[in-house]
Amino acid sequence: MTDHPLPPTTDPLAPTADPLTPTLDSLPPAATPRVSRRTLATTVTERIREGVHRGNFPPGHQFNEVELAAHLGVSRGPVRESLQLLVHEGLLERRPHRGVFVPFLTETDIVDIFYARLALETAAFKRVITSPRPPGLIETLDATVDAIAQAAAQDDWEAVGDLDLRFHTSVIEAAGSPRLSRMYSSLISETRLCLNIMADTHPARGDLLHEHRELTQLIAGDDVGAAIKTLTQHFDEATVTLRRRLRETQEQPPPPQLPYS
Amino acid sequence: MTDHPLPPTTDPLAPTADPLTPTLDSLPPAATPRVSRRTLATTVTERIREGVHRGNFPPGHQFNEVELAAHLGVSRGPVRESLQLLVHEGLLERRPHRGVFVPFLTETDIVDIFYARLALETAAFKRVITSPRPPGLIETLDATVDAIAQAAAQDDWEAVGDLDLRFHTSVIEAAGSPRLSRMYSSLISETRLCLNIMADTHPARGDLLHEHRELTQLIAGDDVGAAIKTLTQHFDEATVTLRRRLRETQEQPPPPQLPYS
DNA sequence: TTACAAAACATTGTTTACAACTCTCCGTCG
DNA sequence: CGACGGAGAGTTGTAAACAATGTTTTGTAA
Repeated sequence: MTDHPLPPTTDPLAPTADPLTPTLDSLPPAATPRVSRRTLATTVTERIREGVHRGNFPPGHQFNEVELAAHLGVSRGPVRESLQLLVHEGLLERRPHRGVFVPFLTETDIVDIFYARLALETAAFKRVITSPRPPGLIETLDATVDAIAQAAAQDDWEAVGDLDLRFHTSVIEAAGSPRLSRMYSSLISETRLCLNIMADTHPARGDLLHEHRELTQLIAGDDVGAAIKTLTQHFDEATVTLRRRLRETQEQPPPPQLPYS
Repeated sequence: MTDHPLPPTTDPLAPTADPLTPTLDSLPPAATPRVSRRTLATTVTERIREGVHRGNFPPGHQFNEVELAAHLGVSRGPVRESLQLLVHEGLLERRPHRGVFVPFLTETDIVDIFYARLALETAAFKRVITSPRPPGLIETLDATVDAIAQAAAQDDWEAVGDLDLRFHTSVIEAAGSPRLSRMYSSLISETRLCLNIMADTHPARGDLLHEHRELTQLIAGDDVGAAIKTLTQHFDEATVTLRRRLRETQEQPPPPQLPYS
């Protein structure tokens, strides 16, 4: 089933070098006695989600439960829970009695994802602009835009993508609605999936920087209509770009499947 | 733990009298060989969700996994999966290593639920009005409003509530966005929870009927601004009513816990 | 009587084993 | 040669046992 067409380079499920999140590899000894509010399934979920976000698993890839469990050093129970969560989140796709797969995103999906994001962000924009803004929001957005400029100057398009998503997430969070945030995080997850489907290098649009600066100014202002109009255009252009990117990508054969460790 | 202050009246997890959904009670024999795309967890999820929607479990109620499993005639596996799904859906609340509970909804929650619903419906209204409407939409909405009138005339407020939710769900579906629909269904779930928290009888607002007629006409028209304005007022009034209702309800002692079968 | 502590209990989290389903491969029949 | 059918392997779905955590109770001492 899983032949190894590529030399095993890196572990697609390797956690980020974040000392705060205990690695699963160091689990067999009681490595997580700290605030045991963390459950195995939680950690596994983050590992898998991270891996998918990084694009380590191509569209159509099937997650084998026993394989995953063995690789992560846990049993199938937590793995199943994690997969179910990610499915419900929309990041993965389940076919009953068949398995869990990385979905093939279509142009329709891309349009829908950005349509749904626009729906939520429009509401957030409206509330953030008309209500007293949470302190520090504008500064946070400005800082993010600066970071985008810096990353773009270094041709680090992966960072640009992350910062782009962070910008929009900040606005959503500023709306102060737990449910809006919850729903948006799912959409962000799917957006990352979108970005990964594209070519390995994502030469982002050049005007992306300018657009975010403009959005920040509009959020700092009080013209809701103008802000939403610009936001809509911003999403329209992103959608167009992604659709073209997807079409270009699909014209080339899909990359071979990445094996575990 | 679970004493029985009330005589066991009806099974809080009893399925609706729908012959299409096979009951779990008839499971031990192979009662579901039909299109086995249904998994046990799916059925269990629907059963529990139905029970919570009907208000069979008071706020704060803890779902005991073994008890549930025994009552439904399945093992803890599917039950755990179901509970996790409902938690992720927002209908239930999980406290790690403690259990899954029916949440206590606060005024803040009510406001947030309707804020999020408004966000999604605003987008749906915009699209439905400005794009070619799916055929039969207006007729469906009209029929639903008629049904509301009929149910209200019979003082069947539970039906009124259901039809109200169906009306709004129809509009969302008409937008044709899988993700909008997915997110909205969670919010509808939580809205039902809201309604159940209220007194047993829900004497709905009298102008609810008129408002839905007006909304239908606006959807049939082409004035997006007017439609959204009316929609916003509709939600504002619903929120105010529910908040008052909640406050009234909380002034009285909560009803005793309902036992199983 | 009250406050603290330890042990017993109850419940969830995890692992392991078993059953059912789906897909693939191969043989046979038309 | 192609199509149908069945056996086999592999995977997911389910069940039951084990471990760990949280809660309650009970006893003791201040």
